[in-house]
Amino acid sequence: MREYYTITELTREFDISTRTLRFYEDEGLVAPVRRGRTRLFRPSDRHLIKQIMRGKRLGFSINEIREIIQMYREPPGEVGQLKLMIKRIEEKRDDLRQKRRDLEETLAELDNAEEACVERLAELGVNT
Amino acid sequence: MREYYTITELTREFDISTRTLRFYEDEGLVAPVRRGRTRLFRPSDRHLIKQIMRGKRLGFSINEIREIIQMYREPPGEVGQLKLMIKRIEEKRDDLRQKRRDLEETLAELDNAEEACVERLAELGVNT
DNA sequence: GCGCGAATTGACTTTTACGTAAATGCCGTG
DNA sequence: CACGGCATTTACGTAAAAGTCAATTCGCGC
Repeated sequence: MREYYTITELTREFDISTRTLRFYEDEGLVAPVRRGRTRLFRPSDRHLIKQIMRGKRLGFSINEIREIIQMYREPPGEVGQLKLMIKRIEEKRDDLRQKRRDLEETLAELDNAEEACVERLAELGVNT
Repeated sequence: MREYYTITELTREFDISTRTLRFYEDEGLVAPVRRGRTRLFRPSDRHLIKQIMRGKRLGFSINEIREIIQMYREPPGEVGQLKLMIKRIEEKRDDLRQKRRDLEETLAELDNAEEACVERLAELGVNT
């Protein structure tokens, strides 16, 4: 496990711009350490970026991603906070389960659409 | 099956604004018929709106949704077009499969996070 | 010590997906 | 027929999430 990654290494790995990574830092999603003014990203920062990209692909906003990331952190020490966090986690899970249903339905419709295309090709005498 | 829906009926059903529905019409996603200047939405328009909302929940942009909707339509008559469409459908399906992986991973991480919270509560002597 | 490419910062711009306001049309009701 | 209430059109506004550009400024390689 590498100790540090430079900003450009990560922009290449995740195919995003330096501007984007700095934006995420401004937004408090990552907090790389500094050597002088230069950002040094630790493996934990890299893992956070992975999670951010996943959230983005799932269509979550920066704020939603921030919330999700906070859920991955150490659970709080106070009972009320803990219960609140569990509630939030379950809400987010319901959200994801809805997305999963949407996803399965969309996949099924695409399957139908493709089959219709394949049949149409067969009618036209094209061997798939 | 109702013949027509008014714009406000649909805004209530899908919890969106009239502005949004008009915007979708401008974008060519739906094409309600008119009585005078008033829009009349048919069941097929309503179904389209369902698909649009699904696409939105999955984080697709208007353009992506437009593409997906076109895939649900009658397959084209020309062989080249058909093959192209099949290619597009498979790309979109790969996209959705990536989303599904992202989704499962995120759900798993949320499960972990919740368990950590529950354990923490147990440590604090709270009976869940 | 110096040059130069890589990194940083700040300001401005762009795109997407609508929101909002103003002016006006249409239509059933009393 | 005046009125209330929903619909429409036009036009401008806006928040989120970066992109782009210009002006520095490191820092390492010699």
